Amino acid sequence: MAEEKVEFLKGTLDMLILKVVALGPIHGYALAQRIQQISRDFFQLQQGSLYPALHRLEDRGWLKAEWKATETGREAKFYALTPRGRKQLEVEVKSWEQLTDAVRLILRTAD
Amino acid sequence: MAEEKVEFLKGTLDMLILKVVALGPIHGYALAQRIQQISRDFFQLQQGSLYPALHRLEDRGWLKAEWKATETGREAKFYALTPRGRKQLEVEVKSWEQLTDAVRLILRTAD
DNA sequence: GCCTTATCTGTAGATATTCTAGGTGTTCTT
DNA sequence: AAGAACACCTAGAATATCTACAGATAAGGC
Repeated sequence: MAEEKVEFLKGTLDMLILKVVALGPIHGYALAQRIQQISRDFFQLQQGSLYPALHRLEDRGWLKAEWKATETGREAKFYALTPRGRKQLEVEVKSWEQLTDAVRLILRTAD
Repeated sequence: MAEEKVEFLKGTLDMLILKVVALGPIHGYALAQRIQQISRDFFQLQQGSLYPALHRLEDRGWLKAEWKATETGREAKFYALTPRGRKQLEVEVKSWEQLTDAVRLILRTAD
């Protein structure tokens, strides 16, 4: 009956991925760990959310993928930001800020 | 082809409704206007989002509805917050703050 | 009196995102 | 030899939101 379905991401996933990839090319598995680490364990990204999101962003031309070897010598798919991806990141950050500003206005109404 | 689908609410709608209803019983139509007004026109709540949301919140026992007359003498369905709804509002505000804190951590990473 | 706008409620169907729950294979550690 | 960690993936369900309708009443302009 678990009504306890927590939805963490609230549509922020694309922006978060773009932001972290913007720090430098990274593969999916490491990306998920990085997001978890930076957010102090708040975001625990599921693979069923992660990989479809990466493919989505690639399809839209915001990320570019390339198979390369990791430091430990394994093959992994590294994602890098495209120029369009960088613009998209800006757009998403801006609209996220507008959203949080608007929410703040509502939450702060004393009456 | 319009890729320009804007999704404003990002899962905040329930919280916003609970918050505004907490200011005092209000009917749906006025609620939508109030949210738009307080948010300085950022949120322009569609009826197809509004009414299903109200029914959802009522089903979950967070709102209680009652038909009453408006100031202008028309019948409208006024929603009021239940005690459980008040608790839920607190929960949602808290988790919203956690979310925005976590997002902030990601967005602020210089490297 | 008529017409348009504003008020007030609602539903159906499409779309998009995220989660659960699986699956595959490789390398490292014990 | 076994299990954990690494690294990728998909299918299907659940949920939220939007578009696009539909209907009814009241108010205001002409």
